[in-house]
Amino acid sequence: MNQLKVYNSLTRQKELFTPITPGHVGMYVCGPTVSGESHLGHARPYITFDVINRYLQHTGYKVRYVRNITDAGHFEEEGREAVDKIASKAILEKLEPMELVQKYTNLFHWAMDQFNTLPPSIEPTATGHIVEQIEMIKKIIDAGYGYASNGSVYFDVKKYAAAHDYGKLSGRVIDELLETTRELEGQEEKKDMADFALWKNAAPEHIMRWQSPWGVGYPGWHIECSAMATKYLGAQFDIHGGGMDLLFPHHESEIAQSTICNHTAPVRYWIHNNMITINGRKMGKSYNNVIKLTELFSGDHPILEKAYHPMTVRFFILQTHYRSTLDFSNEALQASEKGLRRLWDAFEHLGKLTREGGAAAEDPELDQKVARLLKEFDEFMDDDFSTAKVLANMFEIVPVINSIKDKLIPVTALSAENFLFLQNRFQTWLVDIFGLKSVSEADNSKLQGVMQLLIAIRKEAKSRKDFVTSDLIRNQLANLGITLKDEKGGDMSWSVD
RNA sequence: GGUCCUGUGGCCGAGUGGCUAGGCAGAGCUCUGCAAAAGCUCCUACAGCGGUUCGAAUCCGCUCGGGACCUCCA
Repeated sequence: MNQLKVYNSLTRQKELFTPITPGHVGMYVCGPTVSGESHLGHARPYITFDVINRYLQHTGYKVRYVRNITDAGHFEEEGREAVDKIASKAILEKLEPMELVQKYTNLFHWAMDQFNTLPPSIEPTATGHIVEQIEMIKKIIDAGYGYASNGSVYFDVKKYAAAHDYGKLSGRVIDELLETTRELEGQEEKKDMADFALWKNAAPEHIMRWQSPWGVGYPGWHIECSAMATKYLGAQFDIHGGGMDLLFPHHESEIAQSTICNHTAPVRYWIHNNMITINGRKMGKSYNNVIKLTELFSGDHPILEKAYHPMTVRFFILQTHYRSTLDFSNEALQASEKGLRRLWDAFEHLGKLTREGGAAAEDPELDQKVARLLKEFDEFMDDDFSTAKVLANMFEIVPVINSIKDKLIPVTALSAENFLFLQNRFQTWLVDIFGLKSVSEADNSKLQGVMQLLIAIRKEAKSRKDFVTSDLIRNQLANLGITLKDEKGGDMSWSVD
């Protein structure tokens, strides 16, 4: 049946996707750290994997989609001291750590809703799985790959690398890793520079803290994903996703931990999305070039020329392959905005069209072309999720739809079967798979009633060639941000800007 | 410094060795009371230099430019 091929970061090539359990897919995606607001860069993985999730479901898989919330503090170097990201922010904002985490979790969920992403099947939190993480660390110690040191626990990378391929995923060379010199807090506790923390001893002022066999502390930053993925998806599961910047050390470490614990490589297919850049540079806190999602939607940011609708952003992301970098600019976003509008208008017109007459295609050549363009959707998507190519095909069909609408070509140019296929495909792909929705706020029933009334008055005025009145209505509406368009054949359509 | 990725027309971006996506912007025309849409047409690019090949944007090498990771990071 389907021949889905995905690019596997682990093997660096496209592979035929075959799930462990036929008909079912287990997918884990690294979720947000809720110590602050999400920015445009964060939107990419969640939209990318939302479409992957939707497509897998569309092709008949039952998907268990797990996306975590990282709400336990990890390390961040701020100034000289290594401080807990969440704890320090909490002091600044005078909020309880969990209050802060709740606030940003809510904000994240709000943004995901704006983007029309489907919620994951399970959204586990790190703080809710401290016990599982401790158990996993114990297992790693028992297996001889973890050691306690001064209340912290580290993973013995050198020992692991002796018998396993540490660095396979990220292309890292272990010997080079071992000689990396870096002045990081806690480094003297490690046997080796390359070792990473499984558990960290908490200083007295550290607010987020839990009791453990090694003293009071908090989990290291790779263990949560290993623990939660194992718990909800099993020792080995199908897909693990996330940003390319997580390849090393996060995902590499995840593999090491899980492999020791579960005696198997945890993931069959590693899928990584590329970064969103701004002026050619990755958007990230350390580069000081982030545009928060709230700013993006409101336009309230110095480099934004205007506000951008969440659907514009979603469409912008889908117009590029997920493994390519995507450069942000006002020009690019505005191009997407206009493109989406044109595509969506055509889609809405298409939904209102009906086909009568003989079932055969009166323009076989066009009919075949459209059929071909439509059939290619699956082909493109099965080729490592080429959403951009599907959209390109849709745009090739747009003039056909508009021409039918404007009666430049008869609806019977296409066969009855193909016309129905066209309608179904656009609905399924645009709405169900790409998760796009109308950007119009015109779904207020009272407004619709008022508009029907104004349109009736304007039609009447036009029929009397009373252009003063008809122009008045249209111009005043334009001032209010409502565009009224005269369609061919005397009808009028309207949209809210 | 190490590992890896990348360089496409005014801008954004697809591109599996041959048949040269798509969007946005721009130009012209058509439709139209006007406007806006829409339709048609035009603008044919692959950083540079070599090489492989009947044929390269696509493969190889070198040069130059950009980026990611090596540290928290989507």
